Amino acid sequence: MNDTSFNPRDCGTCPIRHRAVCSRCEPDELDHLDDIKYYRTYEAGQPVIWAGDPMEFVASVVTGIATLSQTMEDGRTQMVGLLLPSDFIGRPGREHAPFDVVAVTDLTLCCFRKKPFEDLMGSTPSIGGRLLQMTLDELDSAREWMLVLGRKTAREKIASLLMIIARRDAALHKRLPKDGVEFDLPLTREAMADYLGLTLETVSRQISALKKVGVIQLQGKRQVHIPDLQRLVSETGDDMDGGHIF
Amino acid sequence: MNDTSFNPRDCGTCPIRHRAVCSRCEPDELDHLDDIKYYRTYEAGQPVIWAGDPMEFVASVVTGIATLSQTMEDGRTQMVGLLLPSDFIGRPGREHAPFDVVAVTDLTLCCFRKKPFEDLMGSTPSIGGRLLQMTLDELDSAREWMLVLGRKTAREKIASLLMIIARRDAALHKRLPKDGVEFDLPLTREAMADYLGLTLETVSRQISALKKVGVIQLQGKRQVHIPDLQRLVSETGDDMDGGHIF
DNA sequence: ATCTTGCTTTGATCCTGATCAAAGTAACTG
DNA sequence: CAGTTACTTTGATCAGGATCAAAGCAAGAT
Repeated sequence: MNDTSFNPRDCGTCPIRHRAVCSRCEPDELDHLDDIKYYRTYEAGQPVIWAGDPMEFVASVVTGIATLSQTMEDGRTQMVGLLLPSDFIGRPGREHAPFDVVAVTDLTLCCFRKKPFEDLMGSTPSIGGRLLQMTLDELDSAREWMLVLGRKTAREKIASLLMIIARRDAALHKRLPKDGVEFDLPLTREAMADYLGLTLETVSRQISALKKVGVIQLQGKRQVHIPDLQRLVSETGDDMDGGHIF
Repeated sequence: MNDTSFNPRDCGTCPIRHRAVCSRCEPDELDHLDDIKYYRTYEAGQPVIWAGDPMEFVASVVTGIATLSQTMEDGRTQMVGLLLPSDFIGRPGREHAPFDVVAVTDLTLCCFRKKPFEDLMGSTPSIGGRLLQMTLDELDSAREWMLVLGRKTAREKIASLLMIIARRDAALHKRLPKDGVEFDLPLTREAMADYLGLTLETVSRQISALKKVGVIQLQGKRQVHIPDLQRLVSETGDDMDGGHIF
């Protein structure tokens, strides 16, 4: 991962754009907040929290990637969300974590102790408004993913996942995709399978198939190059005229 | 459907528990709101709104059932939500509907014109807070459903859907399930298939199979009787000790 | 009463993706 | 360097659910 180092006084990715919470906005006034705001780091593979555990903080992702997932008793696992920088973790007003959160890469979280954060929400309505908008976005994303899980073929699922990562990666680096996109695949084949409701073997086979027909190119296992985004889009099964591809 | 008639001055199901919005709380003060609050009815099968259409209201379901769904160009359809009485429809701050909304049964909505509703949210923070909690609940439900779509077998999917309907039905009628539950199945086999990411034939076969082993009993096609809820739970694949079954 | 129409059930067959198994690859370790 | 570990690829086979097809059923229309 391209972990650019960060200064805890100015993480720059906090989604709650309010001076009392995001130190980027008013870095000088924040000393008194140190007892409610702090940073945590996790190594790749470490759990952040398990479903059902009491959760005494909310947080936003500063660097790295985490997954949100659910596991059945017999071991079947379904990932229900991918947390990238600027994504928010936590349920104001809820006691327990609803899902497992695991660091996929090295991870830095900007955490807020829950009680003071909720007090702040009470006294600062704009934070709640911002959080509502973010939650509505997440809900739309989750529902879009339901179409992928319920109705798409393995091939279309892989293409859809690659599009999502390519899109978010391009947005993060503010790079417009002209004649090709290149990015680092942050997930193992197994993690992709858990996201897509497939087995890791099927993921591997479909990636090989996409490589064989030239839709994607791989250097090593993880570096992906997409020469022509339209060809990848046409593999997703999505409406090509959708407009909001990038 | 058991449509109990309702009085437009006191719908009793509005999820926004605030006197300025929900006439149940302070019915006498509400005359001035008639220009922002109104009721709409739809017949079974009628569309409420299509994905992408401009949406000039938000609403809550008073009676009946609606579905939220997505369709691909080739006709594959995935239902992404089931809207039952007291559920909320709409995106404050968004211009266009993200998904198709269709009335499954006869439907009554309690609508608020969007602009005035947003103004009211601005001046009344508790509405935003309530909406945030509801949206977080919906997000959790959507994510739980992702496990169903991605990892469960056809049999488990059917059992999971029956459990959801039984649970919501019991909650609505405030009836505790002692030695059995009985309810009306509001969806066609095809609608169930669209919800579960299956074909209607598979839905029919699995329902027949559950009937044959005695987990469910049918009178006609739609009236379902479940003699022993634990047996149905054990078909869902879910953790039996979960505690929050009912 | 007969004919529609819409929904459901059941049967036969096929195919996508799961499962089981083994070999390949790359990064680390001692 | 060989050996270990973690991940990935590829192969062979299987099975769950999709697809194609036809018949059953109930309510309403003529």
